[in-house]
Amino acid sequence: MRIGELAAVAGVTSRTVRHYHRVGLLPEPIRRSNGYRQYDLRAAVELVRIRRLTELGLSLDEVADVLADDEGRELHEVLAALDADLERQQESIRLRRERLAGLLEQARDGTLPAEGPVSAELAELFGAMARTSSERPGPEPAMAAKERELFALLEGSSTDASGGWLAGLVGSLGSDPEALHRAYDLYTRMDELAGAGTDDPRVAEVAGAVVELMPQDVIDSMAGVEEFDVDEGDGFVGAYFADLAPAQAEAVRQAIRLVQERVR
Amino acid sequence: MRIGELAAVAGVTSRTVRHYHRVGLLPEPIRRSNGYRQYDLRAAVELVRIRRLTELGLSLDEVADVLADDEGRELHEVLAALDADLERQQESIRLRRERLAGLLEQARDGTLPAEGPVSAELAELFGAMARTSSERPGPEPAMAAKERELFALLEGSSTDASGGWLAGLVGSLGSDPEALHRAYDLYTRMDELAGAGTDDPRVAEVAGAVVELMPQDVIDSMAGVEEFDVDEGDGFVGAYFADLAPAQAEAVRQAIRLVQERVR
DNA sequence: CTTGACCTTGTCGTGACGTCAAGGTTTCTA
DNA sequence: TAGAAACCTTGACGTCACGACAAGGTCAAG
Repeated sequence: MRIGELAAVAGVTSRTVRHYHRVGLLPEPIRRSNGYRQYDLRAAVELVRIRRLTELGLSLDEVADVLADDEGRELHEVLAALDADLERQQESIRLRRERLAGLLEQARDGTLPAEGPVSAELAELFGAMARTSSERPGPEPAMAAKERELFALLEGSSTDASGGWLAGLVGSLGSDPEALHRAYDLYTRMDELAGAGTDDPRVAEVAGAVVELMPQDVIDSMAGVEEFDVDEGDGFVGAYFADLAPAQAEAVRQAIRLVQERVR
Repeated sequence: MRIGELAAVAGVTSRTVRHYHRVGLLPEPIRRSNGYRQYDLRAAVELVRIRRLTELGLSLDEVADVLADDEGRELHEVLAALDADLERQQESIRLRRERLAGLLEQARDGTLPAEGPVSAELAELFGAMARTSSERPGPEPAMAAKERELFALLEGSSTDASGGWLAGLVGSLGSDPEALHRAYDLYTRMDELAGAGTDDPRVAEVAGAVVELMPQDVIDSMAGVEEFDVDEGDGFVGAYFADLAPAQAEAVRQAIRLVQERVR
């Protein structure tokens, strides 16, 4: 047999057979005078055996191990390990499809937020925010959009923030239309701080109102907030404040300090 | 933020962020005077968005498409396509695990043949052959082992042989201990032909006995065997005959010719 | 004599990064 | 104040199982 026929018998390509030669999985056969490889039946038997193992999902290295060893025990172990691995893959795919199903449903409802695929709870809140905004006159405050981005970011990030209080805040805002209206009032007042100085009297007013809006249980769940350094200049926190106008940043800083005092 | 902190926020490595820069998925940020990349909040938002999509299983190209397009429809399509793909993967893994379960059971029974993982039917036949061999005096005929290799090869190959008659032959031999004993008589007689000439009178005798052993329905299922050229020198068939002693090959050739006449 | 179907070796590409290497910078600690 | 630890930079190679291509040589049929 020449390489093409051998490959056809085993249901692979010639390239695959040559690859097996290079990695030492299949021995190079003798050559005819013209340089063509000349295979015997033994080669076909070996190749089919290799193919059956790879079709199960074994890597070429694993196949080499199985074929090298005095088979009987090694094969069983490898198969068991492979099965365990496939089980993990199944589970991982199942979870992803579960998430996907939720997102696809949101897409059908038209409630899939532009911020990207987020959790169902966050999508619920974003939907409520869209409804709230449409019930109020004028365009949506820019601060509301920023808040959505921040929430989406925190939820997908591995900071401790996502631990507990974020979920609580999202839940209470998402389920309480009146609270959302009050939040939108605050977003509007925040927007108005855009051009103000950090010593503007409205800064402290807004900071106080923000804390007033937070339910007690959310504040309780923020234990550990005391270690939060609002004056950190360089890192993630600094980048967050740099994203705001000076007076807005100052208002947020003051609000956080108020929460820190409350928790203490 | 520097790259390490950005990466930590999103739960990826710095290398991943740099990779996204190179493929254009995330824009290169400004540099500090020392050459370090300096990220703002916007970058974190984008990176987390990218990560959420990749975690669902989208490729970086698909993520780029989703982020580039005026999102809302594209995303839905990509997610639906992804879900369909995951479903296919699930099915494929399910099938492989099903095969694996059979093999693992064989391994527990100790009936996993050394020829490698084969179908349950073939494993059954090989087990029956092992039992038959142990019931008879002397070592197993070499021809029996060759036949096993050939069956394993044909079953895993994409030749038309595996179409119908092989399964019939395997089934009838595997379920009929007496037939297997007759087959072992023939294997022994085949072995005895190893050093004989092609004109030995035993050649024709064995060929006739082989055909006698084949059930009529198996012969019936071999329609098309007429086109089989037993004198083909070079290909798979030639390699098969080359694997046998001359008189053995001649006996097989004559047996095939007898079947061809029967079918006609 | 050409056409087409084979064969040869060698090299690059795939996807999403991991892992050095060989340096420069910043920050913490003794 | 020195040095170590922990950052950062670019660049290049490795992963895995081949597919695709290049640039040829070989062989049988029309």
